[in-house]
Amino acid sequence: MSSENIYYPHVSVDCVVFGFDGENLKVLLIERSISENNASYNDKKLPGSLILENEDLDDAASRILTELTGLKNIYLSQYRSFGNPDRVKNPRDILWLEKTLQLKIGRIVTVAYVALIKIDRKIQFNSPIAKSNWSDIKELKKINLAFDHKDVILEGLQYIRHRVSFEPHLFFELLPRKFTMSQLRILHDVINQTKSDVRNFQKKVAQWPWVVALDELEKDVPHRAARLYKFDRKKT
Amino acid sequence: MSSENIYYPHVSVDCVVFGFDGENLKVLLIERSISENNASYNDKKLPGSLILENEDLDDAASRILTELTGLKNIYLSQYRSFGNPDRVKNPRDILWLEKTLQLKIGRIVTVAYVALIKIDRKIQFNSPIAKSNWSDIKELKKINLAFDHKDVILEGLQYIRHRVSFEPHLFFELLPRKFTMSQLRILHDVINQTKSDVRNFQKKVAQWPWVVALDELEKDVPHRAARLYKFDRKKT
DNA sequence: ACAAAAGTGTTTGGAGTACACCCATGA
DNA sequence: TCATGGGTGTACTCCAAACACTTTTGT
Repeated sequence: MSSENIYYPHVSVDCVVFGFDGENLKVLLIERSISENNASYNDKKLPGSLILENEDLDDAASRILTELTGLKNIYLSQYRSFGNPDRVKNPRDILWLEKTLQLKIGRIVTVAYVALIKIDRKIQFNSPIAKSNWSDIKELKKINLAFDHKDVILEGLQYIRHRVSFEPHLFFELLPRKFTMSQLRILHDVINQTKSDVRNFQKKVAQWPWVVALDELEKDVPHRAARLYKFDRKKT
Repeated sequence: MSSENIYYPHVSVDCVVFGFDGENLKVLLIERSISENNASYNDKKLPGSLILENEDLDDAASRILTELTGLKNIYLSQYRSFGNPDRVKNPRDILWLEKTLQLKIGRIVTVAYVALIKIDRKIQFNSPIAKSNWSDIKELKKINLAFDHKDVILEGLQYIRHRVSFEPHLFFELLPRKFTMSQLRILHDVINQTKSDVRNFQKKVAQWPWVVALDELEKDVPHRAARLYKFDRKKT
């Protein structure tokens, strides 16, 4: 196992981690600082890493998320690789890579994953690895992103939108363990960029056997409390 | 441009090329011979290649297909990367790689593409690069395939099945320029593993604006000649 | 009492499915 | 004239979409 922790410096994995705060879709991004000519820049990047010499791609994606957030068992799906030879051409990115990795870097092909996280899980935002935080996807155009990470995020967003349309149980990867029908509906509408009719939505969900009503209501809301539901994975 | 033709020996592209002969789905495979201990083995592999130092992934896929078949403008879609560290572990595969490439090879991550070809295009089956031919996908289990190429093909098949379900105009990448309704129906059924009702199928297709009836009939058939149709890409 | 969100049914149109017979052509 | 596939219509079911009022609860 001597090669276990040596990087394979040609292929990386990047993770587009989505979360849902009850109103909007969020992406987990890492703060990056670069000092250059006595000045210092701040921007953001996706959680990612070179793969290890002896590591499968899916394993690299899990490792990255565990190291960063402290969490395990995160939903992950590979959706695309990015290998434009110019994606690692910005001098600022090259400088940052070589400082961080202590390696001379040429080209890097990256394999992109989408991850879905229940936003109420206790994420360690200041991991030994990096400082991370949630950004609203509606703010994306205002954020400075490293490499081609803006494209990577936009494609990841398209991918997950497409994915939920035929695997609607993926919504539950983004919701708390117990949720109300309107949380589910708002999430559905945020992802599909629609505005569903409340009654029609209830009817649709009633046909999903994996959504189970609980004998329990919301608490501490300044209006009529909504019934809570849970997700039953066995019925998918 | 001095690095134009140098391989980047860490990442490859493989193409799963599908064709339709009127009855079955076919995959284009390359004949491979390996001599080992004075014996010689024959098996098959996917068209593929290491990417060049300065080449984008999509460009590598196009290059591979053009070099092999002599054709340009082939429908291509990236669907997945395979990076299991053990995918290049079979000694026969390693031997073949090192002989063919004259390079010491370690790990290779491959990016897989699906390609769709009109089977009546004039393919050069004996290119300078390799000898290729069509194999029926129903025969797959009987074929010896290099590396993890059997998995790559099976996933490509799943991918394209999924893809046509929401982009049915992809069928036309597999049909001749003029085709009959039953050719289209049989292709549809072969891909979806269904058996459509003729009348219902006609009704469905009638709703696709991109299928245009021609004032022309089939020729040289031993029964009533069917009407021909064409595909109008502008109406997709 | 009022503000805020929860909860609940009916109607209509379009799409998919099941199903059977006559037609045109070449051998 | 026969064998082979081509071409066509109707009835039923199911799903999606449009649409408005009453209920519960906290302030």
